[in-house]
Amino acid sequence: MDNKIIAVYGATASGKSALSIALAKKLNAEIISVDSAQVYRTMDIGTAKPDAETQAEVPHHLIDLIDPEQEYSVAKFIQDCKNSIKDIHRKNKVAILCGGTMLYFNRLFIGLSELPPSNPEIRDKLFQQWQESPQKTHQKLAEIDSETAQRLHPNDSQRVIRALELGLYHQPLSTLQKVNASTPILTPDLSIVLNISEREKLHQKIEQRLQKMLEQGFVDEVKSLHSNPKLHINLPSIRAVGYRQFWQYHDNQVTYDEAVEKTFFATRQLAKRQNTWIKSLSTLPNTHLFEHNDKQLFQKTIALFQ
RNA sequence: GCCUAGGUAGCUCAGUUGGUAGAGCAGAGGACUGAAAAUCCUUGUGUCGGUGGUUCGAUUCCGCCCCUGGGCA
Repeated sequence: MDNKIIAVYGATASGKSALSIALAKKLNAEIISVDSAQVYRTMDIGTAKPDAETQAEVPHHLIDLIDPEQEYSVAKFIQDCKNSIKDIHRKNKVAILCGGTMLYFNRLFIGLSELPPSNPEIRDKLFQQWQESPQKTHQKLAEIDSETAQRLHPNDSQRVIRALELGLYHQPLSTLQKVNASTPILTPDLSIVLNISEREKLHQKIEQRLQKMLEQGFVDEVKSLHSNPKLHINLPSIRAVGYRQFWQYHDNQVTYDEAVEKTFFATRQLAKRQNTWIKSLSTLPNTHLFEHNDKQLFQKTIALFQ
């Protein structure tokens, strides 16, 4: 039973956590959260973090790593994830990767080129330039890295800026990617993909989930973040689904009803983007796609694993 | 009952000095290498409330009717 890895992923509200916890109990496993928002302390309700009781029953990794004013990245995730897996395997336990941040899964399965980290100051400076003229900024990138410029749209601020940062201060992204070709970080023994193929059902589940978060006091959770002077709307943490919309509510920019509606929209759009990833990821080996409401999901998963 | 403002895409609205219409949002599809719950790309035919009239031609002008705000009685 040593050195085994199971991955469980799917769109938001598809029931990945429930399955993972059941599996962990059965297999004496520990869970690694593959989630870019659960890394933030004090952001509990809106990120659907497992509660204390659940965490006491099944150990969870990569939750509550940093404060909301700090920043995280795929590269940090890959490093943290490798450490957690080592840690779990040292205990002779199974590692279950569970979450909805598909870029993290993607880079775990496909690999991440060795690249210089991003510098926030440079990023801010380049962002200002981009705001003045996206076209000019993109043109500048084309001069030093035409290959990357070609595949990036001038409006895609984040990618244009990152590529420009690498091109200006290191080497062109396209060259770096060739020199440091990415190789898979890990290959799970089993990957379970949870799907809600009926769109209406997905939207219904998302609405129920949002309703539950509101009942649990999500608005107050955001309120207390809002009162923290270190935090602002441009931070990755505060831009997360729900937090951004209710931050605007506490700024009196939108009404409560508008915030609820916008959060609902944003969650649906997130699920749609996750589904786009899932389509390509689920072609990988040892990967099995299931409907979220498959009655024998648990038994089937156990059977596949053994 | 009278006055008044409206009834145009799923929603909020713009517009056509008469030649059958377009934005934002939503929806759908896609991209994705240190911000990813992020960032970005593609995608808009709808009895222009109904009905008669004027006109070569009406969603646009005129009459009547229906519906929804607001005001006066």
